[in-house]
Amino acid sequence: MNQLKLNEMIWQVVALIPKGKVASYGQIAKLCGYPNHARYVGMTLKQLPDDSELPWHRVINAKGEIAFPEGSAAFLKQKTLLVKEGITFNGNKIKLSQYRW
DNA sequence: GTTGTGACTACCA
DNA sequence: ATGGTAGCCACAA
Repeated sequence: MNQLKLNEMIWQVVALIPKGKVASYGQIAKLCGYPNHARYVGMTLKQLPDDSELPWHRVINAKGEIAFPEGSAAFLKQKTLLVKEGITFNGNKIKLSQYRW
């Protein structure tokens, strides 16, 4: 199962996130079998093309916030996508009830 | 082989 | 409660 490279596993795990839910980087890294690789998850997602089908917007940090600085284009894009998916925001933070899946 | 980097997390003051 | 600092480890050059 772990023959794949981390980025491929990350793609798989992120793709499994149900609509209307979000997961933290650490959570994803853990599911991949690498509890301490939260950072690498971000690196991998960053390398994804913008037209990827991967729901990278459902991936947030452990605080329940989007990892980008507020006002950033990617931030706004992600937030918009999440809202469309039914995620509710409390300012820049996502409601914790939707944090896990 | 070493060095630098990072869309993070946990801990401590 | 908040803010800052250190640690983590895979990948690219």
